[in-house]
Amino acid sequence: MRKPDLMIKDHRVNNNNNKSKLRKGLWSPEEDEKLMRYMLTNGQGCWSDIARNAGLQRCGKSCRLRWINYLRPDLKRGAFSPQEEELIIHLHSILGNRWSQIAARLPGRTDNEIKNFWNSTLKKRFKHNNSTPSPNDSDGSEPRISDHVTGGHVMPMHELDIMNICMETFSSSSTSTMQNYVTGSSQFDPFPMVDHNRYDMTAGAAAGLFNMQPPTQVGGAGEIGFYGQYGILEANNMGLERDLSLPPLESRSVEENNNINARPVDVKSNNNNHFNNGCFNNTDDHQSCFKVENMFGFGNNHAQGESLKMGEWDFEGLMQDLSSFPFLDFQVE
DNA sequence: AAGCGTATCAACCGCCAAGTT
DNA sequence: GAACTTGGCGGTTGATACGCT
Repeated sequence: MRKPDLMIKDHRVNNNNNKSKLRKGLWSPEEDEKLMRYMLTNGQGCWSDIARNAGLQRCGKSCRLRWINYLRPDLKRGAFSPQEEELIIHLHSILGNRWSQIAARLPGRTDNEIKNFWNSTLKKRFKHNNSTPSPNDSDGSEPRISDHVTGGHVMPMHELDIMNICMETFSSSSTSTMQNYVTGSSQFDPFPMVDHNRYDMTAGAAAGLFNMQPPTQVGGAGEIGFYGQYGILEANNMGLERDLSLPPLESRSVEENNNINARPVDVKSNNNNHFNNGCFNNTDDHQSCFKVENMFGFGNNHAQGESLKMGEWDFEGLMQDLSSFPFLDFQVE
């Protein structure tokens, strides 16, 4: 991993009076603690303020990244389940390298995590194996022996410390304060992405926030919410309920896709062109996206090789397609 | 045990869009 | 409307763990 380092070159910071050196590289447990404490006490706000007020010599961006990818309490850790794998493959066939959109549909997973998983594991698997990879295939995503393992839940080295901070913070407040945190009835909600109905108001809730016990994934009596950074898609025990704050899956225009091979890659404006920016990096690979799709038998209703017109995808069909994943506890009407 | 190659993943970089001054 | 700030995203890097010889 990267060594902790000092940086001076953040021009934005250098423009103002704050010329203190900013740290770079790996986060130390102490820094994690500071950020975690600050976030738990003050909630999310302007990231550069957070960095400053939390006493961190980091840029706001770095704090944001650390929080989102590592410290956020609703993160699920450990290997991707076969169901998650399937969903990633499926969503990638639809969305391309729009990792944040894919992550928004995978509870507790970050875009970075999914991106890494795709680039390291799935992409390689497709490359070297033309057959359908079995969901049960064991690969490098298995937890490392050196990781802390708590009841089957893999915890990185100082996640336990972070959890202690959370517990400590909550226990230093009154129970009702904690209840306010968890229910979101206080002035701020430090965990806007957390399904507050999912955790009880005991000290165990903090453990729950850290996923000490992985949430039931399949057929969990509607226990698990389906949430992402854009919102919560929640199915509660009483019935299905959809929060439409989750962004719709985007499709591309016919023109956009038809022109993929015809125009030079514009590095600066290719964000909407996932076939250029990395599904695989050439036109053959562009097709292989669909081959993968076909290989898995997903989306046969829309991915028919070259005859596909992506702009014609209808959202309902797409959602029906997604709802074929049994572990997603929402249904499309 | 040592050396080497590969896999993993945290974190950085650069770009962009939206908001603010 | 230009300049600046901030947040967000995808691509990439590089340190470390791991596995094989």
